[in-house]
Order: sequence, then C-alpha cells, then structure tokens
Amino acid sequence: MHPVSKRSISILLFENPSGAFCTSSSRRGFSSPPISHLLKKCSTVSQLKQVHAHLIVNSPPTSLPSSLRGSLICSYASLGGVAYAAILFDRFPSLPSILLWNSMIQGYSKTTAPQQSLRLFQQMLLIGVTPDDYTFTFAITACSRYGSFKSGECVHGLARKSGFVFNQFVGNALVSFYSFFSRSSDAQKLFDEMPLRDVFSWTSLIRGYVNAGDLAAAKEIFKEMPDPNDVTWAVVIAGYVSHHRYSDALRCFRDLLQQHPKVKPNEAIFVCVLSACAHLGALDQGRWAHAYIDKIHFRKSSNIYTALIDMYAKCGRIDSAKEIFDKFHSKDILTWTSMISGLGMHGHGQEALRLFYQLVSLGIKPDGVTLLGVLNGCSHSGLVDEGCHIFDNMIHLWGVVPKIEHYGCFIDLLSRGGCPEKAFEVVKTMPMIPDIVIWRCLLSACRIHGNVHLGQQIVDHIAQMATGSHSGGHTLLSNLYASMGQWDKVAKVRKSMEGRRIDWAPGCSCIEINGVVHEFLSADKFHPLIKEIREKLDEVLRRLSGEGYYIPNTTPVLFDLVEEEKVQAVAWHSEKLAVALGLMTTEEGTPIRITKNLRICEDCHAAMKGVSEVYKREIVVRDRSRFHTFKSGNCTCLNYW
DNA sequence: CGTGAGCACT
Repeated sequence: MHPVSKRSISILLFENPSGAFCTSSSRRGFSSPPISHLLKKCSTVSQLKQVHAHLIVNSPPTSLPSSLRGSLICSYASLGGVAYAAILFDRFPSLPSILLWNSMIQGYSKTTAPQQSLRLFQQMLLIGVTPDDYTFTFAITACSRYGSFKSGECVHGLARKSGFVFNQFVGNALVSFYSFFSRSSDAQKLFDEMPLRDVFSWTSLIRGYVNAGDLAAAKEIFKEMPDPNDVTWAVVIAGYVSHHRYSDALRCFRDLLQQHPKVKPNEAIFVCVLSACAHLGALDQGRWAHAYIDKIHFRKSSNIYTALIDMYAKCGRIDSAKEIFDKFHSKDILTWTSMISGLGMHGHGQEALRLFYQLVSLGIKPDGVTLLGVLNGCSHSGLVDEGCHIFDNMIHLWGVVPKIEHYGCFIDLLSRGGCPEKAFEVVKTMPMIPDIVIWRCLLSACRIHGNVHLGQQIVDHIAQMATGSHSGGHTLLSNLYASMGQWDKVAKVRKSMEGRRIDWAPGCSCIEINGVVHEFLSADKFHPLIKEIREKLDEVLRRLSGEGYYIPNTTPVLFDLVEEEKVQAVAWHSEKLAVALGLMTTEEGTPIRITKNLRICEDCHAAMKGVSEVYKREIVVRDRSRFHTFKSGNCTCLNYW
C-alpha cells in the first residue's frame, strides 16, 4: 500500500474537493467524526484501502485508536474485504475488545454471508467474551438477513436471559426480526412489553402486519402511532403495492403530500409510487409523479431512473422510456434490465437484443431477470434462434442457472415459434415440475396452431399428474376440457374438486380518464356508470357486427353455459367495458389505453381491432404478457400472443 | 459500533 495525499482522498470521495474534510480532520485528529464519516462514504474496498493507508502514514497500526480500528473492520467486512477485516481484528498484540467483536459481527451482517456473524457470535460466547447490547443488536439483524428464524429465536432467548431485551435497540431489532418473518403477533407481544417505543419500533411493527398480509391492522396501527416519518410512509405505501392495491398506494401518497407537508417523500416512496402507476398503466399519474420529482428538485438516483423507465414502458410510452434511458449515464444492471424488458413486451425484440449485447460488451454481467427480459423479447418477436442461443448458454456465459421462469419463457418461445413438439420435450425433460403457466402456454400454442393431437396428448399428461395431490392441476384441467368443449370431463373434474377452495382470478381492466383510474371486473356491477357503459357497449358491438368487423367468438368461455349466455359473458369482459367508457368519455381521435391483469382473449382482441377501424381510434392494451397496439383494424402483436 | 423502507419477472 502506498500513501495517498489527503487531497486526492478528498477528491476521490467528495464531489467538492475543497470541502470541509481536509481542514477539519487535520485540526481535530483521527477520532473526530469526519474520519468515520469518510469511512462510511467508501463504497469499495480499494477506496477504503486508500483511506486506511492515509491513516497508517500518520500513525503506526498498533496505535490506531480502538474505535477507529472498529470502524475500519466494520467497513472492510461489509464491503467484502474480509481478509483486511480479519487482519485488523486478530493480528494485534492485544486481544480483540468487545468493540472489535461487535464491528466484525456488524460488518459480516451486511454481506452476502451473514451467517458468518452468527459464527463469530457463537465463537465469542465459547471463549467467554460477554456480549453487550450492541452485540445482540447486530446478531439479531444478522438473523433476519441470514433468513434463519431458529437462530433468531435462540439469540432472543439469550438476550432475555441477559436482560438486554429491554434495551431500546435490541428490542427494536427483535420487533424488526419477527416482522421480517411475518410473525406479527410475536412482534406485537414484544412491542407491548417494550418500556419505550420510538418510530423504529412502530415502523417495524407495521411492517410485520404488512408482511403477514393484514393491511387493515397495519393501517390501524399507522393511524394510532404518534409521529410517522418518511420511512413509515414508505412501509405503508410499499405494503399496498406488495399486495397489489395500487390505487390505495396512490391515494396514500396523495394523502401524504396534501395532509402531511412536514414529511418529505423519499426515494423509496417515489419508487413505490411509480411502480404503482406502472402496474395500473396510469400514465397521467405517472407523468404527474415524474413532474413532481423534478419540481422539488429531488436528486434522481439510478433507482428512480429505473422506476421511471419501467413506468413509461408499462404505460405504453416506450418512446419516453427510451428517451430517459438514453439521457441517463450511470446505468446499472437494473436500469438496463427494465429497458430491455420494456422493449421486449412492446414487441421490439431486435432492439432488446441489441441492447442486451451492448450491455454484455460493456462487461456487465446480466442476471436472471435481465435474461428473462431478453428471452421474453425474443419470444414476442419470433426470434427463435437468438432466444435458443441465449437460453442454451445462460450457465456457461453468464453463470445463471435457468429457473422455472426461464424455462417458461423458453417453452413459450419454442411453442409460439412453431415447434410445440420440441417445447413439449423440454417440458418433459426439464429439471423441475412444470407449473400452470408452462402448461397454459403450451396449450395456447396448440390451439393457435390447431394442433389438436398434441393438445390432447398434453391434456392427458396433465390429467395423469392431477390425479396426485396437486389441486392446482384440477383447476387447470377443468379449464382445459372446457376450452375444448368436453363438458362431461369438466363435470368429472369439478366433482373431484368439490369442497376445495378454487382460487379464480377474475379479469380486471383499468382505464385512466383525466387522471382517474377506473377499474372494471368482468361483468362488472360496481361502476357508477355501469348502465350507460353497457348500453354503449351493446351499441358498439352491434355496429361492429353490422359492418362485418366482429363475430362473437365464445371459445374463451370456460363455463358450460348455453350459447346466448356465453355471448353475454364474453361481451362483458372487463376490457370491453373499459373501451366503451373510453369511447364515451374521451374526444374523437384520442388514443385509448387499457391495462388488463390477464391475457386478452381472442374475442376481445377481435373486437378491439374492429373498434380501432370503425371508430378510428388507436387502442393500446397492455395484458399480462405484452402490449397490443390496435390501429386501423390491425394489431402490433400480429395475432400472436 | 445501533434499530425501520423500495425497483426489474414466465
């Protein structure tokens, strides 16, 4: 290690080289706050080594103050410089003090190997070093990060014996630990026993209820708590997002801005809000959030850029997404991934591939999600050879072991690309149990290609497996028989399912009009204008049929209804209701954007084409897997989805 | 030397 001048360190670590660090640190010496501040600013081991070198030049290693040695150990360990941390920890004349143990345990808890913290904790107990409140705090945090509930309970027991459970930090760490594992009642119990509660305790408790899925309880506690801060709000908003309650998340955000001006929204909140807009396809609100971020001059990190790109892509504005992507210069793997996935779902497979190889050539390693995005892009653009090449080389080129979702994508690629037999072979030989998604995409390919023989073979295969205990197979099987019109078999499967809970995701479509998101369920009864909307829809469908653009197609209906009832069920699919509202409330010629939670059915797809031609409207439908842009009677998916 | 939050996905 060679010494580095103070000035170059300050240039390295601060944006302003003539900043306060140089003068203040030389005046106050090493134990002054600026040095520990500086250590925290280091984000790589090599930066840390430079600061370290600078310290050694000014004082021999053995005389480094203990607290500084602790900071260094902690920083080295947490940045992955385990070897350096270990040298500072045990190659000194004096035995490591409790402070150094704690630094070591804390440092490891932040790495990808937090179990090392627990190993050290165990070791110190074995050689008779008495842990203190700091030790317990770090050890418990390590248990959450390590994902070991058992070890956490064990540490909790030790903390109780030694009386440290009543320490503020240890107590908070424990509440957070139980909340992390969704054990809201355990977290509540600890919370109730705490002598003092602060914003950390409350926030962790709320997080526990959110994780456990009890949003109502989380909301109650949130209302009760004294002074929620930005992190508390982030937990609540993220809670709504994680339970797919996107409109509630946006409502909560508006409430924060309007009723609580003292709390300033932070990065996590903006990311969640943009994500909610993305899921809803709420372009106006997404734009508004974007404008708000710019208005308050919020520093846009790569996370914010990623969320913006994702939002614009999922709201149908791939052009805006690209613009942001091109202008941003410190892209990380997430930024690239959201752009690649966005291009893929818009059917711009070639461009997704181009970006993907550009990323690779920059020496950045794509991860599993990036590969999923690019494979998905290939499958939606029919780039079978390119997709196969990427899938076949995932492990040896990028070290990513394909998971079930990669297989799903690959099978989708093969079956759409005209090789359903090959896809079925992959399904039979893949190293995991195929899930519903995979069967569904195989079968839909058989249906599109009219390959009844293979379809029947697959259904038989599933029937064989469904006789086992997998109840998910039954629902799928019954739907499959229904889609082939084999109602006697449907009845048989349904009978064997009696008494079981069937989880049926209802179709749901969203349309945003003047910044208000309208949600429709299939055969919706709840929208205040539902009567008018249905009348409008009837009129639209009559006009389409009259002009020869649309014939009701009832194959997507999975229930055994008589024919007229089927026509009705298809007619009231949520996306048709949404498009009717769009036609009623927006000006002629403006595009209509709809977001749907399931895949669009053939009947709706045909109807949308008709509407785009007859009413001269561009209609953009985002379904579960991609974008469909309908224009003059055609769709960008080329009838392939 | 401390405790709480977020994104990309078949």
